[in-house]
Amino acid sequence: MTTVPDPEDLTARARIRDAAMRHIGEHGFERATIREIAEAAGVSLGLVRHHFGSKQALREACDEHLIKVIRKLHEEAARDPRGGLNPVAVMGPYQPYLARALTEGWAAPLFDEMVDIGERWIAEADKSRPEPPDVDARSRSTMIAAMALAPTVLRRHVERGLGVDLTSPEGQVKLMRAVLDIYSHSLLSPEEAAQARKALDRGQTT
Amino acid sequence: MTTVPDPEDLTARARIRDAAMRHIGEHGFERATIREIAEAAGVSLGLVRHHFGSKQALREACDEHLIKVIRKLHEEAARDPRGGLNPVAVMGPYQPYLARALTEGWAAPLFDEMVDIGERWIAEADKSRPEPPDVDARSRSTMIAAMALAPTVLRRHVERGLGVDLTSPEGQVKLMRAVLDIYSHSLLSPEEAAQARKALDRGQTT
DNA sequence: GTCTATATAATGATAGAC
DNA sequence: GTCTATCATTATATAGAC
Repeated sequence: MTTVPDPEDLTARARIRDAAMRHIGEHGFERATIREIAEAAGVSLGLVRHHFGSKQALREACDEHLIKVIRKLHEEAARDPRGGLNPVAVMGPYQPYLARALTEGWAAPLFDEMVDIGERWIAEADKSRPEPPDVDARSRSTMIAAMALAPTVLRRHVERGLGVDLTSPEGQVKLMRAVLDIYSHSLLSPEEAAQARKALDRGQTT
Repeated sequence: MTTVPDPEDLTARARIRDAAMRHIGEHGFERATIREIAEAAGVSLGLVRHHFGSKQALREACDEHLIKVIRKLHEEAARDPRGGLNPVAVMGPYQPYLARALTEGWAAPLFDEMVDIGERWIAEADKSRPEPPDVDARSRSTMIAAMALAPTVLRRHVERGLGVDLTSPEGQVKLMRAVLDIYSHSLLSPEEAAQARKALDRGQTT
């Protein structure tokens, strides 16, 4: 489990960065102020500037740290790819920041890395697939990555729908149960899918 | 198809509202300024205030309009539920605003309405399902709604992964093909799902 | 490394004329 | 209904002392 070190143990620089990730995760980059971040970290406004220079640079430092955390999680998950189906469970306190990074548009390398990993997994699975896939592995990996990240970026809505707190163990269990049920039951039969494909071929995009 | 009326034909109030939806969709609520919105609509800052009173109220007017548009689309899609699998194709120019509304946290009723609609559809499908579902229909509907909205809220990333513009007809076809393939092929076998469920029962949340 | 104080720019809100 | 001009606030960036 990803445990967060005691704030007292961290350098001021690390405390500021963690406070920034929390505040940006909660309020978004625009609404998060370096004043409040400084206060939450227990330092002055001037010290934030001393360490990071600007609000932009502070955000980039947060991004670098997020990537470092995710790389480590990816390596841990490499042995058990099913863990990757549930980024919510595994991202811990960095999950809100990840959601902001994805939706506010500065996390492209992160998303692409998830697609890379999934693509290899899918290419492997394709070898034992009876009929040839209709679309390339990268496109499917992209869609699966997007679907897997949906609970992260739409967390508030998913929590309301499931009636649980997704940061709680019970919430994560309920989420996983729902995901398992959906992933193990096709939403469309092969016949329905074939019919829909035909409609696409005829040029009906709706 | 949802065609946008010629801007010249609209009242100033409607032009301002449409410009606001475009700007908020593109930059987010915080970064969108009423000055730029006014300029895009071809009116003065004062007129925006005259019609809407405040930036908040302008956003609420945009929300109301979005709901109206979506209600209409829902009614059209009621006869063909498969269309609902692809909100990107159908939302047209309002899609970026919808994404902001969902991720910046003020579109709860909209999401819940999607869940409602899906829930009825799932409850119907459950009647002809061999084994009993592991989780309630609402939870599954919530997850499916979130997954269906993933291309909308993660549009930029999905476009990069698919290598297409999702607002283009070709982009929508490619998206639909990928979705159809995934929805008609279980990502997990019943055995894998059962195994994962057992792990959850044993208390392993990762 | 850490702080306080100040400068500057942007933006939402307001007032009032036409 | 529509405009221009102005106010007040807020937040980032900067300077400089300890």
